[in-house]
Amino acid sequence: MTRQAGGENNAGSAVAAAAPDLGRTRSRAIPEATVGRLAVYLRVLTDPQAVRPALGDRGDGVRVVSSAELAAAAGVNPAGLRRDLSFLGSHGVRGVGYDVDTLIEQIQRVLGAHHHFRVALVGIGNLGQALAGYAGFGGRGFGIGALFDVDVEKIGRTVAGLRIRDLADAQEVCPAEGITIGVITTPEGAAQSAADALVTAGIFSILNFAPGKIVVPAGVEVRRVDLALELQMLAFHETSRVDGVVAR
Amino acid sequence: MTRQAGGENNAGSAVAAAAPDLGRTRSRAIPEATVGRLAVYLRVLTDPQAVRPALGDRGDGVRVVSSAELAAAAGVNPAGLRRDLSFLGSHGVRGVGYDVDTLIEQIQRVLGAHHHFRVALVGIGNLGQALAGYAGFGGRGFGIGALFDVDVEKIGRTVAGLRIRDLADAQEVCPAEGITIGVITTPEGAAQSAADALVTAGIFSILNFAPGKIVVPAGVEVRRVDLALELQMLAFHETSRVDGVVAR
DNA sequence: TCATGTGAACATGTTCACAGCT
DNA sequence: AGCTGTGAACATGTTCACATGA
Repeated sequence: MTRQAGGENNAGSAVAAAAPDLGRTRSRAIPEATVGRLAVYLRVLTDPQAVRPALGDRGDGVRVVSSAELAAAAGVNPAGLRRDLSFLGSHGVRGVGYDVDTLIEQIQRVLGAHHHFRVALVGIGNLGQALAGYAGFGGRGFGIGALFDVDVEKIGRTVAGLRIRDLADAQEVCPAEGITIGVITTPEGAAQSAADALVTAGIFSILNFAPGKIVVPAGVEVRRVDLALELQMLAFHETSRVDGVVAR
Repeated sequence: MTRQAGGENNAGSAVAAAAPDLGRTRSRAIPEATVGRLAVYLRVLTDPQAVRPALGDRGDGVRVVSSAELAAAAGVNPAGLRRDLSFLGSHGVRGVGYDVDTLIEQIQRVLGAHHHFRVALVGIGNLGQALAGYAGFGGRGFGIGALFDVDVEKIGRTVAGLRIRDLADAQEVCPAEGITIGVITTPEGAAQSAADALVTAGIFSILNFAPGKIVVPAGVEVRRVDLALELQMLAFHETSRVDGVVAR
């Protein structure tokens, strides 16, 4: 985990694949690890300056990429990449590779990346403000739909063009604004009540930056990003490295 | 599965380019997943208001905790917790549980949490500034030792009490300040050169917030936190949820 | 009695190697 | 010839169940 993934953080089971319309799609469940990598492939494929000679561009209009090329660009093993793509029902062409545009289309379909998702930020401190202004969010199909806090000092102020609203109003604001994803950037002690408010507002997908665990009903997906934990894993690496390299 | 109580992170999860573990510690090599959870246990054990009646506190001065209690507080499986602790060479007492203070001491030892680590931030934009002021960093044995950027507009300005310095000076600044961990919060395009500068400055542990992969020499550990990727995995969840529950 | 520590079953994820298709 | 798709081996991680020992 990434494992990122700490204390059971972001490890998980396969999830039912979106089962779209067109004839040939067998809806196997897509493993979580594969979903994460599909997002990476999509970024590489759609990045204009992805790889030196615009990825897989041949002279004619058709862009084709081999698993070896794309794997190198994404930093993964080619066989694993082919396995990942096989979950798309994708048809690469043997001896040739994958049609880039088709690939983009198919990955976008299963990831829901042709939708636009609106996100609510709860807890507008340092981190919340940074995320509100973070280009990486708006840039890839996600937009900030609302900012919430419980601090009366903050409510009403404007950050990144949005007025901070009372978390107590989430239940009205989120449905009205079409918000489906919540991001918690509160201090640790406020995270659970933030989650409760989001769940009450009909949110089923939460990204939690607060340390500690939050409890949510079944069916609500929580992904955790624990910055202190990432540092601690690096500290472990430093400790091992020094202990191992220097005298023992 | 509901992450968090159920976590890719980052790990899980994500596609971090890291050198294979050259198992280093005196006893057994500690699995990465276990390291992440040990950090979580440590947080729970040292949190003053961790669990209802201060964790495992009996009337006398000795605090004892069972795997079941601690596992519940940390949101993990008790058997897995016991296996994790077995890597410490820890000796719980059968029929009783674990001595809390001993446990804290042992986890701190393997994580290097009794050291203080100094961190350099590279790329002082929105996110970098937020992290510079983030309490969660200084709070757990990590301190910001330097801020770097390449933008002459930013160099010399002060953020969170530290003057932003030229990344070109990293090679002198990092050793002088005792910095051993680097955090990259640059835009995507600048991440590789940021990593190069850190490596040249003698840094072996890097936390990378920029999307895309960075290439580092063997022996340098890179952990990646990809915010857009986390959102995309939630978007996949939303897509599956909606497609699965609503009419098809 | 009761909770630890761990063998063994299970689940997930990664990589190899090659058959099979274009 | 060359690259995909996938069975099978391998690696890692999780959970069960119970023998063991305080």
